[in-house]
Amino acid sequence: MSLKHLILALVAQKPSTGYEITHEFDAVSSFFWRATHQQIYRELAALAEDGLLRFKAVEQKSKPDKKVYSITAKGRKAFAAWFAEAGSPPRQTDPLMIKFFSGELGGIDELRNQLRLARAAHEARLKRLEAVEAEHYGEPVAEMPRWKQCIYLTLQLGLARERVWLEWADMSDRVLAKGARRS
Amino acid sequence: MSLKHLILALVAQKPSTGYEITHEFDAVSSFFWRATHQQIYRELAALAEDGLLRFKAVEQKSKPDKKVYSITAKGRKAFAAWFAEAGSPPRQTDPLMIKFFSGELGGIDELRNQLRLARAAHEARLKRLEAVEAEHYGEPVAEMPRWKQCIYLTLQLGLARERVWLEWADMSDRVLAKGARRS
DNA sequence: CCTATCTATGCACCAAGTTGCATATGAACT
DNA sequence: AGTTCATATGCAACTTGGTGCATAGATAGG
Repeated sequence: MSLKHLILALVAQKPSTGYEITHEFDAVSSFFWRATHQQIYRELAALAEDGLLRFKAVEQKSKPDKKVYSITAKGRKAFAAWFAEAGSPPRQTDPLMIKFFSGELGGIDELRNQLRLARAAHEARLKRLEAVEAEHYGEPVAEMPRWKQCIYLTLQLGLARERVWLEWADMSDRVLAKGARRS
Repeated sequence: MSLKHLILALVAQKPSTGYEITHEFDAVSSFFWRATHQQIYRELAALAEDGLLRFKAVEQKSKPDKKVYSITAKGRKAFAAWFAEAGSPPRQTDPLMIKFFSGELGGIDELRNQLRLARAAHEARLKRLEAVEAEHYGEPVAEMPRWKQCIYLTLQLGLARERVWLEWADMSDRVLAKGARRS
């Protein structure tokens, strides 16, 4: 289960609160993950219960109290063990593919409409990723520190995926449009 | 929930048993979906309970009895309604990206090892998809019937994704290797 | 006053996915 | 006989993701 390990990694980099992690996810989720605050708090509690994290309660003025989590040695070990495991193939599912699979049943015109809607969403996502790249990754990769290179590479995969999706979408629309003219 | 709709689509194309659907998934999952027989039977029962499918029990000789499901008018309506809905962005998560994100913590050598393992899996998947293409989609797309074009397009996206992933993997390995030589 | 936003945390329930286990018959192989 | 595979169906428990709702204090705006 990978949310657990992403949280361990974040806390290992810097002791953090659930609130901070939630906000980090709002940024990171642009690339490669998504989690709600409910999930994050739930997981933090479980990790602390299992001894992989510990927390210190901190009182604040004019703000609610907060819990700052840090990683334990047991947590570091668990992370390293997971890191060295061979992963299993990620689940890659997209309901739009069901719509394509059942395109004749649902209707080709509606399918093309669905494709247009999805295309707009993917374009918006590509623009967001490009904005992140422009804002944070202006220097040549060879000049980036190691940690930054690694993150940069996750961004590059996100960008490449969006671009290939858009190319595929345009090709699909051409294929479907040709048939439409014929009938 | 999309498994439900994929099942509706399959049953709409041809009345089917849970066993047949499970086997269809084993093939379809190569492209774009995955489901266990437990899920499928669970969903079939729910769809029948809700009146979207009906079934006829059939006795067989030297084989267990089977249930052949077919779609009801209510099921067709539900499918059409879903088909016309704007979908939400698919969840795209890959634990390998967490490993990249936390590459310095986990170790660059191990990260490159993980990349190699993943690369082998993606290459195998690409070969499988290419074999499907060669076996079933030899003719030009313009000559395919409409239903076949739609399925062909799902395959093309699968192929394009795998290819772009492999390009990204090779680029990433080069970036990580350069740093390795430097340190 | 009310509403909205921010900081900060959390309970509860449901949905969807995963895994283990099960029944039963028949055929083929060791 | 036991094992394996195929046909065919299904229960149960747990995990992981999603959604709704909640508490509490402070600040700003209508």
